[in-house]
Amino acid sequence: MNWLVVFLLCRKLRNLKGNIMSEVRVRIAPSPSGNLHIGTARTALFNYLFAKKNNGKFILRIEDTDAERTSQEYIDNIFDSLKALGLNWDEGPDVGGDYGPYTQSQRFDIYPKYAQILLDKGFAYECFCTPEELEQEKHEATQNKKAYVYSKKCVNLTEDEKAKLRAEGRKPALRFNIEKAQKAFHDSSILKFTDMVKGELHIDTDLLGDFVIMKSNGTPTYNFAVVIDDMLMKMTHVIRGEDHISNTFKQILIFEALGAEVPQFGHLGMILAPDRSKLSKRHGATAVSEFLEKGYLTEALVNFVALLGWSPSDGEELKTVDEIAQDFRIHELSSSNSIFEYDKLNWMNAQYIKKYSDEELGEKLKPYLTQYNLDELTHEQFIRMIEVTREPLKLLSDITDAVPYFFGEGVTIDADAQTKVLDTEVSQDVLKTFMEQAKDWEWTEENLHEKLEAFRGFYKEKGIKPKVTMWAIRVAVTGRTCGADMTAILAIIGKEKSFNRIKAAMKAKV
RNA sequence: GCUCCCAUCGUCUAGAGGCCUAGGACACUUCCCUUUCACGGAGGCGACGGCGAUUCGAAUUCGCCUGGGAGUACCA
Repeated sequence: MNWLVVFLLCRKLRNLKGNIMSEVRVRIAPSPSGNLHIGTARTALFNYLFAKKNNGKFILRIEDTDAERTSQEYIDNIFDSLKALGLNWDEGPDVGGDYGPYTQSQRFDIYPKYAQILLDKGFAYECFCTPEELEQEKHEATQNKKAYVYSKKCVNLTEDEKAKLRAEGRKPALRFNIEKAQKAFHDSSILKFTDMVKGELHIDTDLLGDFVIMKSNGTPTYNFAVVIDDMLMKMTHVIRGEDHISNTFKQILIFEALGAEVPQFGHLGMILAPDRSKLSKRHGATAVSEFLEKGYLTEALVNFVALLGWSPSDGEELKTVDEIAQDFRIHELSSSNSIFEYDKLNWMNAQYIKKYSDEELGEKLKPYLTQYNLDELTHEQFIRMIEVTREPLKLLSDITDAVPYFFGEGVTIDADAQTKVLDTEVSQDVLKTFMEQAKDWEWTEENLHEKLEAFRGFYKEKGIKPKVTMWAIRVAVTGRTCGADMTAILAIIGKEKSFNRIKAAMKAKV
């Protein structure tokens, strides 16, 4: 019976080890050279969903290697946007973690050590070429209509030659020896890997060209820093945009040269503008923070962006992040690009707006009402105003234009409404009659509702459509032909203000 | 130029050889509801880029073409 115990123990141990080994770790690694882009947000979301679904960790790493383009403002924007979207990270610059620091510029002392390892193993070599020499090579390549690949002229420099170049004051960059690495780990020059969303991808590494891993100023290039960080941070899966596919081949070779475990890759299609070009400022908002300012709800933004590539198995598209995570399978993501169209986002935003109570929505709407003196209304009136104006809102900011007539004394009459409605005899008659009858009305919404119904009935008998009757009052009081429920408007702004506006509308014509 | 990726309604997508006279959502549109605008409800319009091949049978497999996207830096 002993063997059975041993067997079970072994199996348990193996499973345990398997679980530890396979703890999913994914990351989003934005470069703070701009505000958090909506495309980056989607990549972050898919990473987050993948981590959630697999009980893994979601890590934030700031790739600020390029000091020129980095700014604290952008870093803050990235943090805030990610947090706003609810994509909270388990490890990152602010929360720390076991594999920090999580800001690349604070890791500069790490990279040379690994560069040295590659140098020692012969997978990297010093390159003393000047920018001018390199430019010349490229120029010749284009002249001869050939694809540019670095000439490798520094690959076999002797120690003497290097010493001489150094004496000239030249500082070498470090290049990765593609051919050497490829030959060491693969049968042919073809490098393959299985992408989680696109399937098998391959390239002929002879076409790649030895790329720089350490710049002559001692800082790492992107492709090198990413590999070192992903390796040291124990990333198991790398989910990113397909614009990184060509980098992936280079990175795989570095992982292999370092003897590190190569993570699984998954490349997402890009988000394109309606004209099928890259989504940029000229197409409108690109940063998450801009969308938020415009009045998009984070729930809608996240939900919408998830639908660019992912689709729900039950057909229900309105879903929370948690619900999406449950239903998320990376292998089922669409591998093609998708176009960012506002129509559906707007519709979705409206759907999420509807989910809020009047009180909650009122709070969210206040930032868009700063131009009005909210003190003119009691809290009850304010809430009632929200209640009767919220229906057509697609963006939170739509509220701004929906409520001007609730504030101030007078009202600007829309030119079209003036000629089409107020200038007609019927309308003037309606207003006159209204003033006569309404002066004795008790000014509560309930009573107004009844009275107005009767009022409409009175005119309907004379062959005037209810629509026409109400339009006269509406235009006089609000200045427009459309808007919230008329009864509510009258009740909220009060008898005096209503009468003043109607009188003004009458005087203007009669 | 070279390399790679992608290809179903206008848009996001379902579809992994017969269930597809291709389903859903947004948009558009018709009608209904209605004090306006809207919301909501019931309909409608609308796609497998092209050509070959495999097969009894292809949106689904393969090849070519076309179209779109990306990469091609001592940027990230």
